[in-house]
Amino acid sequence: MGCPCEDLAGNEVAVSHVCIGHLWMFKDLSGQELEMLAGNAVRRNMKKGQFVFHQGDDSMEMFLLKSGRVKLGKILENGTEITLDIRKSGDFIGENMLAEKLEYPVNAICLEDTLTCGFSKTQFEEIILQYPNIGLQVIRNMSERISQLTERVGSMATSSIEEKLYSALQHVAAQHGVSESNGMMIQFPLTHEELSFLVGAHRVSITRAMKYLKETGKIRENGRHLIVTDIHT
Amino acid sequence: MGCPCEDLAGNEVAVSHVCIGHLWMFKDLSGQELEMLAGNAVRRNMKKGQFVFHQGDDSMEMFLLKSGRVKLGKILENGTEITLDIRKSGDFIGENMLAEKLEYPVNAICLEDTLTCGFSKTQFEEIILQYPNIGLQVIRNMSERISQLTERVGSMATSSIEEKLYSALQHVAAQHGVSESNGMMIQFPLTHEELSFLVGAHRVSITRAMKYLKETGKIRENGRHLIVTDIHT
DNA sequence: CAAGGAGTGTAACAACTGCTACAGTTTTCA
DNA sequence: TGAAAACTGTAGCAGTTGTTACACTCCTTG
Repeated sequence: MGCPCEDLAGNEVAVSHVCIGHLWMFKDLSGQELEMLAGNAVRRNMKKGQFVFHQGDDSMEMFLLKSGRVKLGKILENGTEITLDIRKSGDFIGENMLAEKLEYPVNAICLEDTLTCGFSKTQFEEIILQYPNIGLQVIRNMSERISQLTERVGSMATSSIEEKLYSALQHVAAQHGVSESNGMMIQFPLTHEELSFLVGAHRVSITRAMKYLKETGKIRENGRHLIVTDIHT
Repeated sequence: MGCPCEDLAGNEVAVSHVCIGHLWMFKDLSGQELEMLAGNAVRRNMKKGQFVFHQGDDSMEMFLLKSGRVKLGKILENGTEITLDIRKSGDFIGENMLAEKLEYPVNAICLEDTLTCGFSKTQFEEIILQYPNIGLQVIRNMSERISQLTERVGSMATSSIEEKLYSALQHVAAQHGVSESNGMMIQFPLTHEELSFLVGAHRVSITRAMKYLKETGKIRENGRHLIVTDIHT
């Protein structure tokens, strides 16, 4: 009711409970601006395991995530895979389309059923030229992401695996966690193998590091969920 | 003549040969838009070794570099320092001001005499609201930077120091190099210690890795300058 | 319920990197 | 020019991580 998504999504697509108006990124926009965004989006409903796009595909479209989680991963030259980020509703993916690059530099795979809104480059540029406030929001969002990535590069340069792992967990918890007594809980299970992709270390080394982090009290386990302590975000 | 910088810089500041109209980032802007940018900037002339801002300072201002090179570095919790990026004329620094963050997350130190144009947050936001095309350019620029950082995170996750170093050198060469026979030449000398900050490895390990890269022909030396071969940028 | 698969924990060894020390070279600056 | 400082190259040892192998638990599925 009142949410443009419900009108536009149609019957064939399950209506998400999150609409553009609710996404944090657009919380400062006016009704007119929201309609502009919603009217232009091409909605797609994707199942868990589906690719939003593949590394190397022509980047014709960028996507706003309305619900779900999408993993951005990269296949390196030597064949190993690394997880670069996990994005959630309200985030963009494929934003590199706006630069000169012609190809997506990463894989985007859905970790859950996911609803996306797609924009073409020209569509998006026209929206921004007409509604500069949207551009400003996008700039703020990208600025935030640059800070995070910068932080990540710093953490990757630290020597020990324990610190790298802890930084990565803090990052995930800050983005996807919910407050718990004495820390943030990560809602979805993360296997040691997934973490090894995130940190760029061997699976066994993750097990070692996890043991250390548990012993020193930096993380706790609650059933299958991790709780990261001392989060200041 | 005709360059707004010459009129505006005044006598007390040495006039740069590069003006906003020449910076690649703004090459698509109209004369009116350029004037808007130039008229708002607060110019500063900085000497080699001076800090544009310190890590932890309140971020009140973002800077457009008109000339010179600025190194962005970070002091990590364990006290070690890492070089995150080297930026040149046409790039922004301090752009995290646009997000909610209150402090600069990094140090910015001039590697050469540098001319900066400073903007306050409100100044910049007003410019973008009034001239959406500038916002679009900024988005493209930031998008490019996100791609680079993403690439960098990937390279940091690779196992061997040789690969990390080679990636870092390719990155520097792509940004700051000039075409040479069979590669890109990096114009300024990079000591092994500086490279160790860039890669997050020990100085001696850099020496080892450099020896390997030279032997396998991935880099060459021309006097004090490095030539990185096989650059596709 | 049983069987298979996925995930976790542990150990031993190999490989790599960090660290320290020192010698040789180049650059800087008085 | 000459001395000091900065930089590069090499070596050996210690510590960390990668690698492989295997046992164990937990979950899924027929």
